[in-house]
Amino acid sequence: MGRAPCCDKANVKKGPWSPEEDAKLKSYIEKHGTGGNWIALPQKIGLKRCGKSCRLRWLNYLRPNLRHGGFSEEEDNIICSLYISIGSRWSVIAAQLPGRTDNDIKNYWNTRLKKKLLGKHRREPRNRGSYNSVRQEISDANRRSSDGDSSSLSMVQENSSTSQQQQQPCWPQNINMPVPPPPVVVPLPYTDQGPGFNDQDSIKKLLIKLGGRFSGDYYQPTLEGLNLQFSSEGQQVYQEQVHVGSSSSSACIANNEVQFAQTGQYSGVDDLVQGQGGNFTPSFEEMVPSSDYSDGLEFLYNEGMIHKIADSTTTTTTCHQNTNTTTTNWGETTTSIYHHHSLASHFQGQGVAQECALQEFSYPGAQ
DNA sequence: AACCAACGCAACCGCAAGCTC
DNA sequence: CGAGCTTGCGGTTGCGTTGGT
Repeated sequence: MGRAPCCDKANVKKGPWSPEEDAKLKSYIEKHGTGGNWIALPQKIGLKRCGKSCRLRWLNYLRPNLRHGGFSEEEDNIICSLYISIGSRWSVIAAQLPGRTDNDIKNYWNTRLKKKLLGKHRREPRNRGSYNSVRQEISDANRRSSDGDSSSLSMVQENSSTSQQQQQPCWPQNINMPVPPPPVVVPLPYTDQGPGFNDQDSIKKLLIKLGGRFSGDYYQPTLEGLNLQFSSEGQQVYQEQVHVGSSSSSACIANNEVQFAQTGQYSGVDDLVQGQGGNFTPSFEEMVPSSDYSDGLEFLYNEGMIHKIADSTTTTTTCHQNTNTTTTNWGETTTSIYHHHSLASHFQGQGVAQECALQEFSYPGAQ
């Protein structure tokens, strides 16, 4: 017995939206809101569209204050950093980038950032994209500047002149790795706008949203605690369990009090360690073949950020000041990125072989 | 000029969680 | 408490555009 379809597909138009449809939808929502029911909305307006389609169109295109294209270097960094830490949770990532939609970010990641990471550029960036992006940016920037955001235009100018940077087969340059960082609390970007990590409630909500178990009694997350705080060499170094680049949403952070689980399938550390029977889809290793470490990812490779064992079947992950030093045999080469992270990630299980994909990264301006 | 492959983006699809009755 | 419905999300697809040959 299947589910009832959300709409009568026979009477529903698909494909690109016409300006008239856009106008109808936009004006209705601006006047009346969504009414809390997307399914009923198209009938009210007289649109032959699926409610889901209306919602998507509104969220991804018609919603005010949206920005399209023209991702800045800083945004690149944020996306990459968050992707490393939480995986393909585009909605969460989008929440950190005001004006960006999860779809946009997802597309941007899939079409550009991932390739940037892979160091694979089969073709020069095309003019169309650059032109449109710049044009869009200028348009947006003009709008923003009229709202008093004077930084926007300069950002556009920077972007329009950074097409060469986009050709660089490397991770965004501002992700600075190693070189023992000072114990500095990294300011989160955009924390002054939109949903962010800058308050306890938001953090709690995020943790809960991420599927975690949150024990507010013991864990008092702070901005520094949740996200990026560098630790100096002498400080305790914690771990964050992250499956980098997993499209199966397997990025997880385990903690005594906090567990992030990206999917409901996660039932414990063991599952993670066992990889759900090797159920991990594109591992970081797959995304970044060994030969590519020298192709823009050296910064991950240096300083033990990535341990790559000559024996391709075994990766030894040394955990700083942790009770467990683990040897993990996944049957394939894996990577580990050390993470100096004050979000304590002690693993719950005793003697659990830890799959420590630990990470360390910084945002620009972290100095 | 024609063809083709790559690219980028909008939109669709299916699943899972949350909500309501 | 369970069934049905809605929403939100992530993955995937379709298609127009562009650049290379």
